[in-house]
Amino acid sequence: MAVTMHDVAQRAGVSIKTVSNVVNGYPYIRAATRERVQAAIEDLDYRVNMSARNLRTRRTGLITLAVPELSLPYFAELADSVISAADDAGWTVLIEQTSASRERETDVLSGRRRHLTDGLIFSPLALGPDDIALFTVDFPIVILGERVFGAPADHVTMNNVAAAKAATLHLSSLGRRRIALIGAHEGEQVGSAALRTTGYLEGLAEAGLPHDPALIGEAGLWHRSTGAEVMRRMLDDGVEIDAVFALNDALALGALHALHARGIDVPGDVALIGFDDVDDAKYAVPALSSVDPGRAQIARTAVELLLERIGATGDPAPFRKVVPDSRIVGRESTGDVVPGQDSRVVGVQQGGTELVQVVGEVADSR
Amino acid sequence: MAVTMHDVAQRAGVSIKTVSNVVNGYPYIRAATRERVQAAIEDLDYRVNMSARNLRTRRTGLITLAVPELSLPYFAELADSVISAADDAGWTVLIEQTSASRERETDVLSGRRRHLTDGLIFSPLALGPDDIALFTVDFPIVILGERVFGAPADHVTMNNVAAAKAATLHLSSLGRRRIALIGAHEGEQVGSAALRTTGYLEGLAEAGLPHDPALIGEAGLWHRSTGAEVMRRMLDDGVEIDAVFALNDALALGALHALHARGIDVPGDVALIGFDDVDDAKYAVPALSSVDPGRAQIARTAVELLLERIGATGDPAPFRKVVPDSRIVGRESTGDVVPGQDSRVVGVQQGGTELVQVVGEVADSR
DNA sequence: GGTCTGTTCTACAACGTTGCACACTATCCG
DNA sequence: CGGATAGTGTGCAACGTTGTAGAACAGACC
Repeated sequence: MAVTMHDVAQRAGVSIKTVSNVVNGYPYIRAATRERVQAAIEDLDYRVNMSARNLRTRRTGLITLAVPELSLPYFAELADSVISAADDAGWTVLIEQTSASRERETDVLSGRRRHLTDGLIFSPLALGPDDIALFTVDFPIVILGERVFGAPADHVTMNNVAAAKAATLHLSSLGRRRIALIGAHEGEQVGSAALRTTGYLEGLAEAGLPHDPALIGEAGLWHRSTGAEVMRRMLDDGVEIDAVFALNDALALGALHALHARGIDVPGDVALIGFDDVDDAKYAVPALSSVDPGRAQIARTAVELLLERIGATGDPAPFRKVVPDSRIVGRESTGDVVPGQDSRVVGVQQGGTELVQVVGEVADSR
Repeated sequence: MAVTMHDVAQRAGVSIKTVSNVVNGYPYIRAATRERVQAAIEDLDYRVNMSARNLRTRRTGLITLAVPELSLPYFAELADSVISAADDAGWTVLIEQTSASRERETDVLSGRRRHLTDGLIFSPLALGPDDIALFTVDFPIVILGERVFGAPADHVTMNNVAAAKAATLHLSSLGRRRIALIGAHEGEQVGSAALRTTGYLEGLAEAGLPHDPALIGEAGLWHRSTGAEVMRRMLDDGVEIDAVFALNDALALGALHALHARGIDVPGDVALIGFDDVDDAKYAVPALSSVDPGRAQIARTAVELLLERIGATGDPAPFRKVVPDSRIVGRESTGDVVPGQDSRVVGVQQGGTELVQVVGEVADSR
């Protein structure tokens, strides 16, 4: 039914292998032959059968991106960047949504579907440091986020502590003394929440502000709805605040909504800053200040590291941990911009690359 | 290197074909045999080689979703829904971003990558009615949106005219007389912009309001930035308005931003309604009224139609055009909710299914 | 007893491609 | 002039799976 190399070969009067060589850019082919083959391909509208090629080469040209949910703007924008970066390199991305469920995250590492792709960019939200054994698999992984450290994989993460500290110090530099935090995960030792909370506490300490537990708002899920809810509860409880540091932009936008509903002026009464610098932040009313963790760079680096490892032969290179530069982006919600101005970078935290010693046995990646 | 069916067969003491039969749920296998095979699979941690299966069965279990950009919330939420619906049916989705470029959209239909997937859900933004010939391909397609009608493919679309008319009438029912429109595409005969503009004009007519060209704001790209820009320009030009109908939520949120910047109260001075009902709308300040075109149903239906056609054998069924019900969701920006209330449905437009006669030659889908 | 039906399992031959090895010619070098 | 080298093309045998056909056996039916 479909046109195969065999048909092309016949029409061009060459062997099937020569067609293969033309298609794959093998250099030792006479120009005349190449043209004849290419003409036959055109004429017959031939396309390579990817399944056959994949079987033969043991490569699919696909990578998996596993994220909790695409409807969360941060992950949608991340996916956009990852797909674009992969596309530039001629690769295709297959997206898996885990809903932050432990079972689905485990499936991503061991499930049947993984066999269709050559590598995985994985942003876990349910798995934690006790699960690093699961990451010992026979295909390359790049881990995103801050839940799993020390796994046998490359890792692209963020300058969480430093950036959160800088954000907190920035609020204090604006004269705010009662800085609330929204999005804490009590008792957790790992993850973005723990790290950013650490940065917040370090910021308070450096600013000479007391640590008041009433200012810390728990929020398991970092959605807009929970941000609004936590903010409302804090206001209902009569907690006195003049600034809010939300651990992501969704929480911040939810909190903004709740503050507005109570008639509290931002930034007049309460200054507000988020984290992630999603596109929404720019167009909130008032425009939301945020921490830009270097998302574009994260996506690009993750794809680069993964493809590098997929293409690697021989002895495995040491695993790397890469941290992009992050920036504090001041907008209206912290009163950092004058009318008409879009945004102002009020701080930069330097990133870097680090080689990681992985403990225990490590699977070679091929 | 990797474990194959051959290894499993050897260990279980059966033929390789029996292993295949077990894996594929073939019923005529003795329980004892099945268990022996399953044990061997467990022991060896065997996974089916998808590439080989794909080659043999001429199916990949993959479908492509082609959208302009994932960073646009509407498409991110659509992708989320499509991936979930496909996942429920055991299928995997591969996302292609076209950036609304003609070249990339053409590639989606004819390019090399399509050969890896069994079908396509395609939301074109650059291709138009003159391009329906391109849709004659040898794999099933479900078209989304309103740019391409009459192509040989199933189509899931929206109740654009009726919903836009209802939104306009709703604004007029609130006593607004100077209703601006943001997002028009002058001169275009097809596409969401044209249809929604038609609905707007019908709404004005039915409400007995005059059609003032000054109230129509052009906006090629439906991004927040353009929404803000168009709104600013209209205000700068001194156009008198008391309501805005933005052709999507991104434009509406941009416009909201611009209105706020000028100190114009929403909904006090200007009532505002968008289109798409993305998650952001709910958490805008003030919460944005919008038209819910039935996105979840669109995604589910698209996947259903596509899988149905992929699985179809024999004579091709007629193509269908499906329109989900749409709803006008009133929130703060039109003053439709009382404080504390989330949203209120102020109108419903009935959808339906229609069989389509395709003109010209039609490729059979296998 | 012969035939038929149902159950359980297997052998063989693809699916369409590419890695490997090699054949053949022309050119170059000493 | 012999032998190495570069350039150009081909044949064969996989890659790991499943569709097709059929073997072997048991029980049911006439």
